[in-house]
Amino acid sequence: MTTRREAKAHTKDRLLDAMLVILHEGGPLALTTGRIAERAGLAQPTFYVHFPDLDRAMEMAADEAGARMIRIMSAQRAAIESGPVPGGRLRHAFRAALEGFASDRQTTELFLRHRRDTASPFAARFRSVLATGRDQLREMMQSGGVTSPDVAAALVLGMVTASVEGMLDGRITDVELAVDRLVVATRALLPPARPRVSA
Amino acid sequence: MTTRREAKAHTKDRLLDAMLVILHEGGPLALTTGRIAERAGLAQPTFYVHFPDLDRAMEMAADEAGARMIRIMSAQRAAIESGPVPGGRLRHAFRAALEGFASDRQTTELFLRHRRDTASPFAARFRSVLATGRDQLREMMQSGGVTSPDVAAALVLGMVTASVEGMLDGRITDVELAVDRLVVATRALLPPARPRVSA
DNA sequence: TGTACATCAGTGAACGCGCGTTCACTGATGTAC
DNA sequence: TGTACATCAGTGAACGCGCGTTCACTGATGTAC
Repeated sequence: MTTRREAKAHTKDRLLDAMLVILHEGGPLALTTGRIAERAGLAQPTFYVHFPDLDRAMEMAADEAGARMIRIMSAQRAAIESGPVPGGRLRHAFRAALEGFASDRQTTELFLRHRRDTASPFAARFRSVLATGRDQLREMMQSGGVTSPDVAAALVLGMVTASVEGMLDGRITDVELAVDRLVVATRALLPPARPRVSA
Repeated sequence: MTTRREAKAHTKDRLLDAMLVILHEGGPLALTTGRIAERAGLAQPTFYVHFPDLDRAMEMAADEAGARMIRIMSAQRAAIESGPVPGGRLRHAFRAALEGFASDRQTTELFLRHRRDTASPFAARFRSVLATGRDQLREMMQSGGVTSPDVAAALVLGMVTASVEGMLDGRITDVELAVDRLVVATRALLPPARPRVSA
């Protein structure tokens, strides 16, 4: 029973959590060691028991946020690739994507807000997550015979992002409707399906 | 010849400009009165000759940035609504939109970066500009007989935004191709065109 | 046009506050025997 | 199991720096006559 080590790790997690909450609630200017420690129920100098300095702590928090985004997107991939596809592959994929992002609103919001930041460790992580997603989408498009996979991937990603923003902001409430429109617009970018001839 | 008054106004403009440049280059944490004044070639206390405090100055800079965005979008509207339409109305509109955003990269980038900020005067302005654009788009869709104008407007806006991001990042270089794909995807969201019967 | 005075954009110096960081200390937890 | 010692997560107090803000001052520009 290494209680002490476990307790320390747990305290560090609380601090990292507090950083993400404060960043979410008050933006980067609100991220001070005092506020972070207070939010975690600790005295301010305790911050330095767990991190060498604020910059390094921000990097670790960014790593955590990036990991959460990757977790969301992995779950989406798993949902997309698993089993049969009621209502069509594309529809299923978009539904999984939207539900995935909606399942962790705080991380998704942080991602949407900071993906284009400059000189923030968060931007770096989010940008790379985004680039990975875009690359995967582009490859799918390319192997599906799309004429201009780069542009098509950008547009589809843009529509998904916009749908998620709409959901978070309460402008889009009917997810099925959004999925439906996503499918319609995306199909238009795909090459015409080969007719299903028998034998 | 009110030289003195003009000179003062010009100095204030230089300070506001410097704020937008620093925000663009270094993010919100880099916005200090010292850096702003230095960038404008002035001593630091001169900042307070032109603004009562930093918060108020940020609001004024946000107003300026918002005004620039509105200028960009007005130019787009003017381009869209003027005269005949070679290659189709929709195509013309998207081309005008992309070229408009590309014409002021700094303001566009600031807009893309800060539109979802919290507790920043910039976010407030950008959000309202964005909402106006979205509303106009939604109304156009609605009067065009689109089934779900809210969702459709969100998706089209998302595609345009993604295209602009792609252009700024150098991932999308062929504007005509992007316009073409935008038209294709958008048409899919519009109701089927009435056939052009003669007489 | 010239002169005496008023205005005011811009400045150097100084102040105080908040924040990051350090340090010596405490008391609870863990370890050796 | 009990005892003596070592470790270490967490803390209060203090320090220094950067930054926002203030103030008295200057010298150039504008104004009245």
